[in-house]
Amino acid sequence: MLKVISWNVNSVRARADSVAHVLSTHAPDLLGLQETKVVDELFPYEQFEGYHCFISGQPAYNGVAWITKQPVELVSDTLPGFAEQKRFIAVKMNDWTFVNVYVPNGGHEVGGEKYQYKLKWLEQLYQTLSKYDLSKLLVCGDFNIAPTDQDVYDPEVWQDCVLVTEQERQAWEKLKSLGLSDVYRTMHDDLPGYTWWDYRGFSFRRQRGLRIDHFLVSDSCMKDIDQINIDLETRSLNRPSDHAPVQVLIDGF
Amino acid sequence: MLKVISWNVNSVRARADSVAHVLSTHAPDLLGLQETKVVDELFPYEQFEGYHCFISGQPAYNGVAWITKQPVELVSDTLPGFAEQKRFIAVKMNDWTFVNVYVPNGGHEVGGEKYQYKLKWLEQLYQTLSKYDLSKLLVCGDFNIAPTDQDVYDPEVWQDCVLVTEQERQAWEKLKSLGLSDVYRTMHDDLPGYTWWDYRGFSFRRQRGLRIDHFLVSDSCMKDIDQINIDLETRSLNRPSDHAPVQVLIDGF
DNA sequence: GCAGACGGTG
DNA sequence: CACCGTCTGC
Repeated sequence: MLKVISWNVNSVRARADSVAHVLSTHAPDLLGLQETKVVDELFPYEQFEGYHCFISGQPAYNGVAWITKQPVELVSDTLPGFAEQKRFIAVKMNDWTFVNVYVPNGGHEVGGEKYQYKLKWLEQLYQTLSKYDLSKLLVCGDFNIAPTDQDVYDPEVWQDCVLVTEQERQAWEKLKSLGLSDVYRTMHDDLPGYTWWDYRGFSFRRQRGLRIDHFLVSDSCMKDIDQINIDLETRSLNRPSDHAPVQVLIDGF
Repeated sequence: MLKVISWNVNSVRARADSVAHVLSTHAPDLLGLQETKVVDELFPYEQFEGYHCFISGQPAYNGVAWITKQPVELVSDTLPGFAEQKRFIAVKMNDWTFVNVYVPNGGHEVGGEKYQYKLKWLEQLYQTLSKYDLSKLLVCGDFNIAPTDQDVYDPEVWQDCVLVTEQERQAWEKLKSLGLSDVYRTMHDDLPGYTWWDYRGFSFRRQRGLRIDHFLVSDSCMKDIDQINIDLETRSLNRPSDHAPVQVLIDGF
């Protein structure tokens, strides 16, 4: 049994208590972090004693990391052609490839510069993943895409906004067309599964969220997924990240 | 028995945990705060439930407050002629006047503009106190003056620096000449009694401090002072103020 | 609403 | 070293 967690931590340094809580309550085999918001020289290794840290950081923004119980092999710490923003890290373990992504948010205006960057980034992600061994692949992270209106607390409010547009959803579907399954939606066709709640306006308390943090796994491996859980407790702690950790349990490791 | 604490809190909002610790361990009758660093509209009253708050704040810098168990009468929330910087608040209770001051730091250059402002401010403090009932007067706060070399961890390093110059020490002596006693030095002629340690260079751990936070009381009331303590524990907490609280116990209230 | 960066103060 | 306000990003 393998336990993998994906979590947009929104600053790994500002989240020391939450990190300790996640490690002590879940003790994951792999922990994929997004938005670490720290340069590599200042990465807080002391928060991850007993774990191996594979990091890809930059000043102030973005930054991803794989925290692992076992040593793993680093495959790549950047997305080819997009090295200036640290949003991608891939490692290998037991013939599996574990990819952790922080997809660009896309800015505010649909069609704007940041929106275009996001779409190009997703296209490059598709190209890059297509060259991996697609039979034993796990891709997790903050995709900044709510795949359908079921993943949005109020689709009318979000109509035509970045995170839910048709072009972003098509990019998501294109990733799945590589032979990857949306783990949460495959296992729960009846639940919203929100993973992110805006800090403003008591969004968490009111459960006004979006499902934008995802696990994709090779279609043929879906049968090995034991469960997927959204850790609402960590989102409810003091000074939380705006995202909840998402956890999958995989049989046969 | 009356318990009075004086504490340069170095931002009352950033010190919520320390404030809670001080209130729960000491439960003072009066708590004089300096460097609250908050405008009155944003004062965190919720940190002082069950207490009365008399505040005199401004944006970003300075700011003083009296936190009291019993309701008291506000005498003045500014030093006459120096209202632009909130460094003075005086209240009355049972015929006693309780004055809480945050004396200007004085800048870096002896003789500079900020140094002159400090000396003028101290002269105005002398004039103002001289009009109060000097027979039942307590003045506490951050005076930013180390009265003698006994109050300095390394007098040679501090030679001719702001906080220890002859002019500042004369201003201190002039205040005492109103008929006020330096409570700590009167009760402890054998201890340094440091109350402030620079954040830099592990000054607290190495006990490289200065005694600049003081209690002055009417000479005739010194006999009623039961004890004076410097709360080193609060200075040793996480994310502390650079000053320790100083506490006096007064008989006969 | 909460992050980090920056420039100013002590 | 650790506050503040201001700015920017999500």
